[in-house]
Amino acid sequence: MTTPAQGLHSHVLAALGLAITAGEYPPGTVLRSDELAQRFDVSRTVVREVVRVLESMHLVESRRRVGVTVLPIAGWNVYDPQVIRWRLAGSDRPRQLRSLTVLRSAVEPVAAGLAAENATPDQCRELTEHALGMVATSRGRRLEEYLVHDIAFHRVVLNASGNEMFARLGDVVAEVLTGRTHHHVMFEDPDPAAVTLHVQVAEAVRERDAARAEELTRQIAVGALQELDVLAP
Amino acid sequence: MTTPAQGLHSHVLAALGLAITAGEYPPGTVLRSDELAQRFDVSRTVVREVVRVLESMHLVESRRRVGVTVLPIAGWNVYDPQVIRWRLAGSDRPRQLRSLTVLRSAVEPVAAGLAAENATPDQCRELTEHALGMVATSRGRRLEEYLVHDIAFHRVVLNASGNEMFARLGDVVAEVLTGRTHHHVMFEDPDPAAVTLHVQVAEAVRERDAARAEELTRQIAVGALQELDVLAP
DNA sequence: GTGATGTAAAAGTCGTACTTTTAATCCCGA
DNA sequence: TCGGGATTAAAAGTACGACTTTTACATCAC
Repeated sequence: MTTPAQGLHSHVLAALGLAITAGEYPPGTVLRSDELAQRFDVSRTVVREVVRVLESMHLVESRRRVGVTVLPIAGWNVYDPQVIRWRLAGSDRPRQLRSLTVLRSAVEPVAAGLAAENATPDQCRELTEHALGMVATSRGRRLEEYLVHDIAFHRVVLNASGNEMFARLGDVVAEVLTGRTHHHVMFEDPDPAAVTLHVQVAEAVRERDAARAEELTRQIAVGALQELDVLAP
Repeated sequence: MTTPAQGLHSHVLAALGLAITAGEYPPGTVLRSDELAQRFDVSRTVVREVVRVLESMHLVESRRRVGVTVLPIAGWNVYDPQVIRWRLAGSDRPRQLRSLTVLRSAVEPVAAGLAAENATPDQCRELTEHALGMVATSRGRRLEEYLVHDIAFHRVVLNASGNEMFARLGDVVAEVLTGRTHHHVMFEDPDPAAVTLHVQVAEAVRERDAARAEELTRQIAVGALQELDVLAP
């Protein structure tokens, strides 16, 4: 689940990225690169590469004669899967989970509608398979197996939409679903209504009924949001 | 509009990023870092930092004994504003513009609905101001002035939604609107219907009518997509 | 043909020396 | 006392060269 982290670079990047996104260094904090080099026991070269990456995510800004300044959250590249993973691992997981779920509730219904128009027969088949997989694993504390099908289902929908921006949200959805399963922001067994809805979405897509696919997916999203309201503080 | 590009790093990054996103190096192409250093007349240090950033965008992958391999488009961080700008500047602008507009059509209506619930009085005022600004500049080839209000309007809506994921799409929307204006994927004067709709959205938000704000914004989105269908090849 | 072994090519890492920018200080005159 | 221009030094930016590590590929033995 975590990054392979082979190589000094990955290690330092993960450490710093996590620390910053966790709010360990509040915006405005300045870090000096050779101080960082010393702290992580790596050369300045490695630190510089890490800083450059963090800079491209707008987590920090490096200025001469000043140092590496942590930037305000408002500018962060919150769509970067790496950043998402760090934030979900950190302290503000609840907030993060909510805002991502709201994003899902906007995107996925439209994606499902498009999927109904564009899905290949193969994708329809996969969809049905995973929906049935969800049914099969929806009872008896089999959340891990259920999760696999759930993720796959939504990924296929997003891919089948034919829109690359939607398709790229597959990873985000995967992170959200994994996050809420592993942190018990979910009922012990999946909501049966949600399971049924997934099966119906697969049906609607297969029958090329875009409006129905969209509406059903919207209901799934509403349900997910409500579940979050109930279970998240 | 373009990056400040001070420093060797930014220069090389822009050059390479543009070239790759433009498809100048098809996926699978391998580049050697010291070859790049020579080509751009910079040290390997600088090239390495650039490669690390491109790697974090999943545009390339660097492997020992192999080199820097260009990755398939499917994995690119297409939500990175930097990547978006490069792609909009490159050859597949039409495709890019379309997929981003579809994304907008999914997100903005929901954002507008939330804005109606969460907008501060200040944001309501700004919204009205920009809507009126759009009316005032909607006739007589004043597209540049219109564009400023249009961008500001949508940015306020996204910010007022109170969802950080939506808020961060402000830059994306700005790029899309700028792109379509500057590349004539738009009527010579803005569609009067669209202008009216913006005024009505401002109204709906002011009156806390979420459903109406959402529906009106959906109509704006539909209009934008149709305009794209008509004017893009 | 298959599997072990060797080799070299490329990135990864490090240390150091130097350059450039620029925040902060100092100094001087009004 | 205050303001502004010159000075200083701190930090990042850049370059280079040496060394390490991984690993694709070729070679060889069986």
